[in-house]
Amino acid sequence: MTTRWLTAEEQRAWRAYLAASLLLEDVIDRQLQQEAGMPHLYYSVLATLSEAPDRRLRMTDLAEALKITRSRLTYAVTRLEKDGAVRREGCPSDRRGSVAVLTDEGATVLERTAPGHAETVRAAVFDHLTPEQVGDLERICAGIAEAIQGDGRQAVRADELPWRRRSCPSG
Amino acid sequence: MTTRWLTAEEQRAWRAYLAASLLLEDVIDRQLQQEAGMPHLYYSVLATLSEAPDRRLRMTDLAEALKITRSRLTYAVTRLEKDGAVRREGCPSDRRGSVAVLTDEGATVLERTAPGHAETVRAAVFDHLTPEQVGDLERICAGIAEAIQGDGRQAVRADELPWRRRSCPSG
DNA sequence: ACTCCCTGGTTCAACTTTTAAGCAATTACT
DNA sequence: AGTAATTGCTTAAAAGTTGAACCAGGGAGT
Repeated sequence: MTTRWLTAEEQRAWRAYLAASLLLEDVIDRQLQQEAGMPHLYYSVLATLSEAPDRRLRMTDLAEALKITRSRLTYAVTRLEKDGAVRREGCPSDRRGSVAVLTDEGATVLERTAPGHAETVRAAVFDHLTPEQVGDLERICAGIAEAIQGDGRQAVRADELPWRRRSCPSG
Repeated sequence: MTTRWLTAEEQRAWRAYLAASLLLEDVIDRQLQQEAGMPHLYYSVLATLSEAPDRRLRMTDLAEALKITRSRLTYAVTRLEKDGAVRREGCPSDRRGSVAVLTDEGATVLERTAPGHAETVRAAVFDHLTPEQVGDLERICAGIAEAIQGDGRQAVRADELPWRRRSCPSG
Protein backbone atom coordinates (compact mmCIF):
# COMPACT_ATOMS: atom_id res chain seq x y z
CA MET A 1 0.00 0.00 0.00
CA THR A 2 1.40 3.40 -0.92
CA THR A 3 1.77 5.36 2.30
CA ARG A 4 -1.34 7.05 3.53
CA TRP A 5 0.19 10.30 4.71
CA LEU A 6 -1.63 12.62 7.04
CA THR A 7 -3.69 15.32 5.40
CA ALA A 8 -2.82 18.94 6.08
CA GLU A 9 -5.58 19.14 8.68
CA GLU A 10 -4.47 15.97 10.34
CA GLN A 11 -0.91 17.20 10.47
CA ARG A 12 -1.97 20.42 12.09
CA ALA A 13 -4.01 18.50 14.63
CA TRP A 14 -1.20 16.08 15.29
CA ARG A 15 1.34 18.79 15.86
CA ALA A 16 -0.99 20.70 18.09
CA TYR A 17 -1.53 17.54 20.06
CA LEU A 18 2.16 16.85 20.42
CA ALA A 19 2.89 20.36 21.58
CA ALA A 20 0.01 20.39 24.01
CA SER A 21 0.82 17.04 25.52
CA LEU A 22 4.47 17.90 26.07
CA LEU A 23 3.66 21.25 27.60
CA LEU A 24 0.92 19.82 29.73
CA GLU A 25 2.97 17.00 31.11
CA ASP A 26 5.68 19.46 31.87
CA VAL A 27 3.47 21.87 33.77
CA ILE A 28 1.75 19.17 35.74
CA ASP A 29 4.89 17.30 36.61
CA ARG A 30 6.50 20.46 37.78
CA GLN A 31 3.55 21.52 39.86
CA LEU A 32 3.28 18.16 41.56
CA GLN A 33 7.00 17.88 42.04
CA GLN A 34 6.80 21.20 43.86
CA GLU A 35 3.77 20.55 45.98
CA ALA A 36 3.83 16.83 46.47
CA GLY A 37 7.46 16.00 45.86
CA MET A 38 6.62 13.44 43.23
CA PRO A 39 5.97 13.27 39.49
CA HIS A 40 2.50 13.09 38.05
CA LEU A 41 2.53 9.35 37.55
CA TYR A 42 3.29 8.72 41.20
CA TYR A 43 0.52 11.03 42.22
CA SER A 44 -1.78 9.05 39.95
CA VAL A 45 -0.80 5.90 41.77
CA LEU A 46 -1.97 7.41 45.02
CA ALA A 47 -5.10 8.84 43.45
CA THR A 48 -6.05 5.53 41.89
CA LEU A 49 -5.52 3.64 45.11
CA SER A 50 -7.55 6.17 47.03
CA GLU A 51 -10.59 5.35 44.94
CA ALA A 52 -10.19 1.61 45.03
CA PRO A 53 -12.23 -0.47 47.44
CA ASP A 54 -10.38 -0.66 50.73
CA ARG A 55 -7.72 1.60 49.17
CA ARG A 56 -5.91 -1.38 47.75
CA LEU A 57 -5.22 -2.87 44.34
CA ARG A 58 -3.23 -5.71 42.92
CA MET A 59 -0.10 -4.52 41.19
CA THR A 60 -1.20 -5.76 37.81
CA ASP A 61 -4.64 -4.20 38.13
CA LEU A 62 -3.08 -0.95 39.15
CA ALA A 63 -0.72 -1.05 36.20
CA GLU A 64 -3.60 -1.79 33.91
CA ALA A 65 -5.66 1.06 35.32
CA LEU A 66 -2.79 3.47 34.88
CA LYS A 67 -1.87 2.16 31.42
CA ILE A 68 1.73 1.57 32.35
CA THR A 69 3.96 -1.48 32.41
CA ARG A 70 4.26 -3.55 35.54
CA SER A 71 7.93 -2.80 35.65
CA ARG A 72 7.34 0.89 35.76
CA LEU A 73 4.79 0.43 38.48
CA THR A 74 7.13 -1.70 40.54
CA TYR A 75 9.64 1.12 40.64
CA ALA A 76 7.01 3.71 41.40
CA VAL A 77 5.55 1.72 44.26
CA THR A 78 8.99 0.96 45.66
CA ARG A 79 9.71 4.64 45.84
CA LEU A 80 6.32 5.50 47.28
CA GLU A 81 6.79 2.80 49.85
CA LYS A 82 10.05 4.39 50.92
CA ASP A 83 8.15 7.64 51.29
CA GLY A 84 5.58 5.89 53.43
CA ALA A 85 2.70 6.73 51.14
CA VAL A 86 2.04 3.18 50.09
CA ARG A 87 2.50 -0.20 51.68
CA ARG A 88 2.82 -3.57 50.01
CA GLU A 89 0.94 -6.60 51.23
CA GLY A 90 0.99 -10.14 50.00
CA CYS A 91 -2.09 -11.32 48.22
CA PRO A 92 -3.77 -14.04 50.26
CA SER A 93 -5.40 -15.77 47.32
CA ASP A 94 -2.33 -15.91 45.12
CA ARG A 95 1.02 -16.18 46.75
CA ARG A 96 2.77 -14.65 43.75
CA GLY A 97 0.72 -11.54 43.95
CA SER A 98 1.24 -8.37 45.88
CA VAL A 99 -1.20 -5.67 46.71
CA ALA A 100 -0.43 -1.98 46.97
CA VAL A 101 -2.23 -0.25 49.80
CA LEU A 102 -2.56 3.49 50.31
CA THR A 103 -1.40 4.39 53.80
CA ASP A 104 -2.96 7.10 55.92
CA GLU A 105 0.13 9.13 55.29
CA GLY A 106 -0.36 8.70 51.57
CA ALA A 107 -3.98 9.72 51.87
CA THR A 108 -2.92 12.82 53.73
CA VAL A 109 -0.45 13.81 51.02
CA LEU A 110 -3.21 13.34 48.49
CA GLU A 111 -5.69 15.46 50.40
CA ARG A 112 -3.16 18.19 50.87
CA THR A 113 -2.09 18.34 47.25
CA ALA A 114 -5.25 17.51 45.34
CA PRO A 115 -6.58 21.06 45.30
CA GLY A 116 -3.42 22.47 43.78
CA HIS A 117 -3.39 19.75 41.22
CA ALA A 118 -7.02 20.33 40.31
CA GLU A 119 -6.32 24.01 39.97
CA THR A 120 -3.42 23.37 37.63
CA VAL A 121 -5.40 21.04 35.42
CA ARG A 122 -8.25 23.46 35.36
CA ALA A 123 -6.06 26.41 34.48
CA ALA A 124 -4.23 24.56 31.75
CA VAL A 125 -7.11 22.66 30.26
CA PHE A 126 -10.66 23.17 31.33
CA ASP A 127 -10.91 26.87 32.03
CA HIS A 128 -10.87 27.61 28.34
CA LEU A 129 -12.90 24.73 26.97
CA THR A 130 -16.60 24.87 26.30
CA PRO A 131 -18.73 22.04 27.64
CA GLU A 132 -19.00 20.70 24.10
CA GLN A 133 -15.26 20.64 23.80
CA VAL A 134 -14.99 18.72 27.04
CA GLY A 135 -17.27 16.14 25.54
CA ASP A 136 -15.34 16.15 22.29
CA LEU A 137 -12.09 15.64 24.13
CA GLU A 138 -13.46 12.69 26.02
CA ARG A 139 -14.83 11.04 22.92
CA ILE A 140 -11.69 11.61 20.90
CA CYS A 141 -9.44 10.26 23.61
CA ALA A 142 -11.66 7.31 24.32
CA GLY A 143 -11.49 6.50 20.63
CA ILE A 144 -7.73 6.64 20.61
CA ALA A 145 -7.44 4.44 23.66
CA GLU A 146 -9.88 2.03 22.13
CA ALA A 147 -7.98 1.94 18.85
CA ILE A 148 -4.77 1.14 20.64
CA GLN A 149 -6.06 -1.34 23.14
CA GLY A 150 -8.70 -3.17 21.20
CA ASP A 151 -5.99 -4.39 18.98
CA GLY A 152 -5.28 -7.98 19.76
CA ARG A 153 -3.72 -8.51 16.36
CA GLN A 154 -0.29 -6.98 16.92
CA ALA A 155 2.04 -6.59 19.84
CA VAL A 156 1.03 -3.28 21.29
CA ARG A 157 2.77 -3.41 24.63
CA ALA A 158 6.13 -5.05 24.86
CA ASP A 159 5.32 -6.19 28.31
CA GLU A 160 2.01 -7.85 28.25
CA LEU A 161 0.45 -8.15 24.88
CA PRO A 162 -3.26 -8.62 25.37
CA TRP A 163 -5.09 -6.80 28.11
CA ARG A 164 -6.46 -9.05 30.72
CA ARG A 165 -8.27 -8.82 34.01
CA ARG A 166 -7.42 -10.12 37.39
CA SER A 167 -8.79 -9.78 40.83
CA CYS A 168 -8.23 -10.41 44.50
CA PRO A 169 -7.78 -7.07 46.32
CA SER A 170 -10.00 -7.30 49.34
CA GLY A 171 -10.20 -11.03 49.35
CA MET B 1 -10.81 30.37 47.05
CA THR B 2 -12.43 27.06 47.85
CA THR B 3 -11.05 24.54 45.42
CA ARG B 4 -12.71 24.45 42.05
CA TRP B 5 -12.80 20.72 41.52
CA LEU B 6 -13.34 19.19 38.14
CA THR B 7 -16.92 18.39 37.24
CA ALA B 8 -17.85 14.79 36.52
CA GLU B 9 -17.62 15.44 32.78
CA GLU B 10 -14.28 17.12 33.12
CA GLN B 11 -12.98 14.23 35.16
CA ARG B 12 -14.06 11.76 32.57
CA ALA B 13 -12.42 13.80 29.86
CA TRP B 14 -9.26 14.20 31.89
CA ARG B 15 -8.96 10.53 32.59
CA ALA B 16 -9.64 9.64 29.01
CA TYR B 17 -6.94 12.08 28.00
CA LEU B 18 -4.41 10.66 30.43
CA ALA B 19 -5.06 7.12 29.31
CA ALA B 20 -4.92 8.01 25.64
CA SER B 21 -1.75 10.02 25.93
CA LEU B 22 0.07 7.29 27.83
CA LEU B 23 -1.02 4.59 25.43
CA LEU B 24 -0.26 6.70 22.42
CA GLU B 25 3.20 7.65 23.53
CA ASP B 26 3.85 4.04 24.24
CA VAL B 27 2.78 2.76 20.87
CA ILE B 28 4.61 5.44 18.96
CA ASP B 29 7.80 5.15 20.94
CA ARG B 30 7.80 1.46 20.48
CA GLN B 31 7.14 1.60 16.78
CA LEU B 32 9.89 4.13 16.19
CA GLN B 33 12.31 2.34 18.44
CA GLN B 34 11.73 -0.71 16.29
CA GLU B 35 11.93 0.90 12.90
CA ALA B 36 14.21 3.85 13.45
CA GLY B 37 16.12 2.79 16.53
CA MET B 38 15.19 5.93 18.40
CA PRO B 39 12.40 7.25 20.60
CA HIS B 40 9.72 9.53 19.29
CA LEU B 41 11.31 12.71 20.52
CA TYR B 42 14.52 11.99 18.65
CA TYR B 43 12.59 11.30 15.51
CA SER B 44 10.87 14.65 16.00
CA VAL B 45 14.24 16.32 16.16
CA LEU B 46 15.07 14.93 12.73
CA ALA B 47 11.63 15.74 11.36
CA THR B 48 11.79 19.31 12.58
CA LEU B 49 15.24 19.86 11.15
CA SER B 50 14.19 18.40 7.82
CA GLU B 51 11.61 21.13 7.40
CA ALA B 52 13.81 23.98 8.51
CA PRO B 53 15.48 26.19 5.93
CA ASP B 54 18.76 24.63 4.96
CA ARG B 55 17.92 21.75 7.31
CA ARG B 56 19.45 23.60 10.22
CA LEU B 57 18.23 25.24 13.40
CA ARG B 58 19.77 26.89 16.42
CA MET B 59 19.60 24.69 19.48
CA THR B 60 17.36 27.06 21.35
CA ASP B 61 15.00 27.46 18.42
CA LEU B 62 14.83 23.74 18.02
CA ALA B 63 14.08 23.29 21.70
CA GLU B 64 11.41 25.91 21.47
CA ALA B 65 9.84 24.30 18.43
CA LEU B 66 9.78 20.93 20.13
CA LYS B 67 8.57 22.30 23.46
CA ILE B 68 11.37 20.72 25.40
CA THR B 69 14.13 22.08 27.59
CA ARG B 70 17.50 22.92 26.15
CA SER B 71 19.05 20.36 28.41
CA ARG B 72 16.93 17.60 27.04
CA LEU B 73 17.72 18.68 23.53
CA THR B 74 21.43 18.75 24.21
CA TYR B 75 21.33 15.10 25.16
CA ALA B 76 19.17 14.16 22.22
CA VAL B 77 21.41 15.90 19.72
CA THR B 78 24.52 14.42 21.27
CA ARG B 79 23.12 10.98 20.75
CA LEU B 80 21.91 11.69 17.24
CA GLU B 81 25.29 13.11 16.42
CA LYS B 82 26.90 9.86 17.50
CA ASP B 83 24.48 8.07 15.21
CA GLY B 84 25.51 10.35 12.39
CA ALA B 85 22.01 11.67 11.83
CA VAL B 86 22.79 15.20 12.95
CA ARG B 87 25.87 17.37 12.94
CA ARG B 88 26.62 20.38 15.12
CA GLU B 89 28.07 23.56 13.69
CA GLY B 90 29.11 26.74 15.39
CA CYS B 91 26.91 29.71 14.81
CA PRO B 92 28.84 32.32 12.85
CA SER B 93 26.90 35.29 14.16
CA ASP B 94 27.05 34.34 17.82
CA ARG B 95 30.03 32.46 19.02
CA ARG B 96 28.10 31.00 21.94
CA GLY B 97 25.56 29.44 19.69
CA SER B 98 25.49 26.09 18.03
CA VAL B 99 23.39 24.92 15.16
CA ALA B 100 22.06 21.43 14.65
CA VAL B 101 22.14 20.29 11.04
CA LEU B 102 20.40 17.27 9.60
CA THR B 103 22.91 15.13 7.73
CA ASP B 104 22.16 13.21 4.56
CA GLU B 105 22.27 10.10 6.62
CA GLY B 106 19.69 11.56 8.98
CA ALA B 107 17.50 12.52 6.07
CA THR B 108 17.71 8.99 4.78
CA VAL B 109 16.65 7.51 8.09
CA LEU B 110 13.73 9.89 8.10
CA GLU B 111 12.64 9.00 4.59
CA ARG B 112 12.89 5.35 5.34
CA THR B 113 10.90 5.48 8.55
CA ALA B 114 8.37 8.23 7.92
CA PRO B 115 5.82 5.98 6.20
CA GLY B 116 5.71 3.54 9.09
CA HIS B 117 5.37 6.36 11.54
CA ALA B 118 2.56 7.95 9.56
CA GLU B 119 0.81 4.62 9.40
CA THR B 120 1.07 4.19 13.16
CA VAL B 121 -0.30 7.64 13.89
CA ARG B 122 -3.07 7.12 11.43
CA ALA B 123 -4.04 3.76 12.84
CA ALA B 124 -3.99 4.98 16.43
CA VAL B 125 -5.53 8.37 15.94
CA PHE B 126 -6.92 9.52 12.65
CA ASP B 127 -8.46 6.44 11.16
CA HIS B 128 -11.34 6.63 13.55
CA LEU B 129 -11.85 10.37 13.80
CA THR B 130 -14.30 12.30 11.71
CA PRO B 131 -13.05 15.44 9.97
CA GLU B 132 -14.92 17.48 12.55
CA GLN B 133 -13.14 15.68 15.33
CA VAL B 134 -9.80 16.39 13.70
CA GLY B 135 -10.66 20.07 13.80
CA ASP B 136 -11.90 19.79 17.36
CA LEU B 137 -8.69 18.12 18.41
CA GLU B 138 -6.59 20.81 16.85
CA ARG B 139 -8.56 23.61 18.46
CA ILE B 140 -8.60 21.99 21.86
CA CYS B 141 -4.89 21.32 21.83
CA ALA B 142 -4.04 24.74 20.50
CA GLY B 143 -6.05 26.17 23.36
CA ILE B 144 -4.18 24.13 25.90
CA ALA B 145 -0.81 25.08 24.51
CA GLU B 146 -1.89 28.69 24.45
CA ALA B 147 -3.09 28.55 28.04
CA ILE B 148 0.21 27.15 29.18
CA GLN B 149 2.52 29.29 27.14
CA GLY B 150 0.70 32.59 27.09
CA ASP B 151 1.22 32.77 30.75
CA GLY B 152 3.95 35.26 31.46
CA ARG B 153 2.69 35.69 34.98
CA GLN B 154 4.04 32.54 36.62
CA ALA B 155 7.03 30.33 36.14
CA VAL B 156 5.83 27.74 33.68
CA ARG B 157 9.11 26.22 32.62
CA ALA B 158 11.85 25.82 35.15
CA ASP B 159 14.36 26.38 32.44
CA GLU B 160 13.44 29.46 30.58
CA LEU B 161 10.47 31.29 31.88
CA PRO B 162 9.12 33.45 29.11
CA TRP B 163 9.15 32.16 25.53
CA ARG B 164 11.36 34.13 23.26
CA ARG B 165 12.59 34.05 19.72
CA ARG B 166 16.07 33.95 18.34
CA SER B 167 17.60 33.56 14.97
CA CYS B 168 20.76 32.97 13.02
CA PRO B 169 20.58 29.59 11.28
CA SER B 170 21.49 30.29 7.72
CA GLY B 171 23.13 33.61 8.42
C1' DA C 1 37.40 49.83 28.33
C1' DC C 2 34.82 48.21 32.64
C1' DT C 3 31.27 46.60 35.11
C1' DC C 4 27.06 43.94 35.69
C1' DC C 5 23.63 41.19 33.98
C1' DC C 6 21.61 38.30 30.56
C1' DT C 7 21.76 34.57 27.20
C1' DG C 8 23.10 30.05 24.67
C1' DG C 9 24.47 25.94 25.59
C1' DT C 10 26.50 22.15 28.18
C1' DT C 11 27.32 19.30 32.26
C1' DC C 12 26.64 16.94 36.70
C1' DA C 13 24.12 14.07 39.88
C1' DA C 14 19.91 12.24 40.99
C1' DC C 15 15.98 10.12 39.34
C1' DT C 16 12.81 7.67 36.17
C1' DT C 17 11.88 4.58 32.43
C1' DT C 18 12.74 0.74 29.27
C1' DT C 19 13.69 -4.03 27.72
C1' DA C 20 14.89 -8.21 28.60
C1' DA C 21 15.70 -11.65 31.84
C1' DG C 22 14.67 -13.86 35.94
C1' DC C 23 12.15 -16.42 39.69
C1' DA C 24 8.46 -18.39 42.07
C1' DA C 25 3.61 -19.69 42.16
C1' DT C 26 -0.26 -21.28 39.37
C1' DT C 27 -2.61 -23.51 35.73
C1' DA C 28 -3.38 -26.79 32.07
C1' DC C 29 -2.57 -31.13 30.41
C1' DT C 30 -1.60 -35.81 30.53
C1' DA D 1 0.73 -36.67 40.61
C1' DG D 2 4.12 -34.76 37.08
C1' DT D 3 5.51 -31.68 33.91
C1' DA D 4 5.29 -27.79 30.63
C1' DA D 5 3.52 -23.44 29.84
C1' DT D 6 1.69 -19.26 31.85
C1' DT D 7 1.21 -15.61 35.10
C1' DG D 8 2.64 -12.02 38.72
C1' DC D 9 6.01 -9.43 39.95
C1' DT D 10 10.83 -7.97 40.48
C1' DT D 11 15.47 -6.94 38.96
C1' DA D 12 19.61 -5.60 36.14
C1' DA D 13 21.74 -2.74 32.87
C1' DA D 14 21.26 0.70 29.64
C1' DA D 15 19.00 4.77 28.19
C1' DG D 16 16.56 9.01 28.83
C1' DT D 17 15.13 13.04 31.70
C1' DT D 18 15.37 16.64 35.22
C1' DG D 19 16.87 20.81 37.69
C1' DA D 20 20.52 23.22 39.21
C1' DA D 21 24.95 24.86 38.41
C1' DC D 22 28.32 26.35 35.31
C1' DC D 23 30.96 28.82 31.70
C1' DA D 24 31.87 31.61 27.88
C1' DG D 25 30.06 35.17 24.93
C1' DG D 26 27.09 39.30 24.18
C1' DG D 27 24.82 43.83 25.51
C1' DA D 28 23.69 47.90 28.03
C1' DG D 29 25.18 51.48 30.64
C1' DT D 30 28.93 54.14 32.30
